[in-house]
Amino acid sequence: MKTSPRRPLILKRRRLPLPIQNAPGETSGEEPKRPPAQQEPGQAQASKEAAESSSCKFPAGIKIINHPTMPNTQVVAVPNNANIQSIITALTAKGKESGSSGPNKFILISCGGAPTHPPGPQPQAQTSNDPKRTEVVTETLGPKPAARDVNLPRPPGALPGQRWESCAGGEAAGCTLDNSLTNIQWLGKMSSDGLGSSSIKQEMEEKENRHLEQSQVEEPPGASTSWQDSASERPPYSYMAMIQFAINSTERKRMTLKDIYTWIEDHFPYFKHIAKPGWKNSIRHNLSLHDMFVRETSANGKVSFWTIHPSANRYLTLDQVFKPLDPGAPQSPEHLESQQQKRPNPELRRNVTIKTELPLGARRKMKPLLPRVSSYLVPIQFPVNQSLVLQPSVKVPLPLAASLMSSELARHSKRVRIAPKVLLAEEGVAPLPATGPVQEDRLLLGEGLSPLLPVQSIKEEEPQPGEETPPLGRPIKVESPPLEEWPSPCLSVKEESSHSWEGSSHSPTPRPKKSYSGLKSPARCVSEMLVIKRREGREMSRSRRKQHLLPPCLDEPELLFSEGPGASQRATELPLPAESSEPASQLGYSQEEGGPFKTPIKETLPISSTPSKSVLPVTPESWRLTPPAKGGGLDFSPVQPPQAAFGPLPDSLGPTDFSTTPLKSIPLFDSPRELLNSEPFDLTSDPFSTSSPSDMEVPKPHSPGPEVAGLSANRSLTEGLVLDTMNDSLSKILLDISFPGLEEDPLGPDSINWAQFIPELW
DNA sequence: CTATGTAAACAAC
DNA sequence: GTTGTTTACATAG
Repeated sequence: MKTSPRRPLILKRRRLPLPIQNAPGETSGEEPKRPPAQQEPGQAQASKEAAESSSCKFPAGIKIINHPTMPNTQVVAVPNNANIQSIITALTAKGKESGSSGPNKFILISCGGAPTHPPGPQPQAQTSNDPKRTEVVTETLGPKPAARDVNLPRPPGALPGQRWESCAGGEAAGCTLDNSLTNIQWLGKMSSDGLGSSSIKQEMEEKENRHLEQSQVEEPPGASTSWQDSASERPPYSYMAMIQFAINSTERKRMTLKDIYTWIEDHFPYFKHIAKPGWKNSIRHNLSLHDMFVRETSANGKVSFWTIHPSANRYLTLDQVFKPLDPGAPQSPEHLESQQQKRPNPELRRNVTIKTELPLGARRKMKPLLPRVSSYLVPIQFPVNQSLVLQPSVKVPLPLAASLMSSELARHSKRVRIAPKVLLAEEGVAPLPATGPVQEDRLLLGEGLSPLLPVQSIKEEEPQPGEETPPLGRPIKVESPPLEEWPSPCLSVKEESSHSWEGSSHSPTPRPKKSYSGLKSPARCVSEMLVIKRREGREMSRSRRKQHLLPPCLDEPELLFSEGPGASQRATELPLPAESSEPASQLGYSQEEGGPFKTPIKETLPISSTPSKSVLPVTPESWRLTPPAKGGGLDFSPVQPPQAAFGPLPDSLGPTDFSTTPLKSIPLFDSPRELLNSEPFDLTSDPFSTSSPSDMEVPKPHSPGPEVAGLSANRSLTEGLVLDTMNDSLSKILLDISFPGLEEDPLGPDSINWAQFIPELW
């Protein structure tokens, strides 16, 4: 396939059996393999040692055996009640034992109970079969789509041996694991999203915090360096993403154009040395084009700062997307994602020597942004089992997370649902309630902005803009057209034009801008005013005008989860009125960096010729408007019943969607969680503790009961985790997912009936 | 079609 | 010259 740099490969991680009903056979046939029976352990090629180890048992009742079909992969049967640490310990030991050459991937599967231990209460009866099936999810971050398929099986193209095995080499499937998705952290996030795993989240938070800190510093050491090392290849990030990284690297979350240039040059040598001078033009173009970038002018008007619209800011930082160099180190969660980059210029590349092929290791230090979060979320939907997972409870640690998942999710939604892509249309909602053109916009500017953001602001204290409080304070002018809703609480508007972006009619002429002045509040005072300008009016006629923020949901399906208590977390502070702000809507974006905003609203505009944007009332802010979600979202019933789960989805999504984004369907996280839950986490530092297991389990209120039950039943992990032990850490874990609930194919194409292979285990 | 990237025309400083 | 806006066009998906 093509590698599309842009697309988040990740999504592809695995082919889901689900939606698709593919032939029961295999998904793609990639591997004809699996008739369970057949495969014999023979393959063990990889693991010779493994062989010996093959059935090793570890104290906790953990058994490790060679994967029947996958090289370098061992299957770890974990008793339901196994302690995570013990699992880790065992795996670590194993990994070390084997050495680098040894198996580096493990698939964890839960077993009813280790022999040693009494079988789990719930044998999980999921479907009729074994509960146990596991599948592995592979992810593909890399440039290559590689693993498209799936699971572990080697990438189609790939030779069995190579890529596949070593991470180093392959990114393809397995290796990529290292990268982001596989991390535990990542999982955690996910969980947080829907699931609400607490423990993990916490870690994440911690990390995030780190990031934040670093970011403030400005350069994440690792990141920059690593990147540089890699050479001056063109970064896999879009200008929009880089701008965000730059801006978010500052405490205030604002940066002058020049500083943006500088930051980019400093962090991506490509632009300093190789890129054509036109890149700066592109930066400017992006700043002007995307609504998420808001220009603020200091009171005195002398300095213009570019900021990221709070509701759109996911607080992405470069380090978040970097792959950690050292294994051990925890990586930052990067899940964010979006898309990224694009095509390298052919031309440009010339210089780059490296580019061609570096050892993999060397190369990819930078991770492309992941696909949107939402997509990740999607998977969660699953039915039942998962449901459990869902507890949002957790706090969202990261800003990121927050951002991503966001906000919205957290907010209200209680159930998970995937929203179909919505079109802007919704916006119909009016932008502002107030509408008054005037008021609507009030914002707080400057740092103040952020406050509104539901999630973010809340969560962390950190860097958020809000915090910065300091200077800004006061009056700010903003000119902004479109965004109606900014978060800000109180603002006074100054507007000149008065009408809101929309409203105004926009004269044909140029755009009216509004300026708002916000008072900042409290603290400081007035010192600065900023003016924010936005282009409001313009719509885009044909061309692209500024891209407005879209409602979150739009693109991708999102999940909304129910929140349970968890939700509260963020909420803690904020109850977020759901509606009022409609927070939900806002946050959702996950698109790439910009997530939400990318596209403008073009559509409707009838108009056009001129810039006047406003033509349609609706349009402008689509993003901000809340999405239907709300309403729609509301609709969600709790989680769908397991089986049902998919059912609904499709509708909303439409088959297509699935196809496009494969991942979605996957239920990833459940299992891990469960694993975790089963025992006290060792892992977790305590913080996690917060999330009590209980939370996790607790179904969300809304959710219908059934699911829950189901979940619990399954709890046994049905899922497997794949660990890459290359590092000692568990950093990479993939879950596998089986969907017990699904009737469809009992055994997914991918799925393997472990019992067959490894009878001993069970 | 959309998202991006690039180039360029223009305007305001 | 710098900074911002907008158009236009090209390309990949």
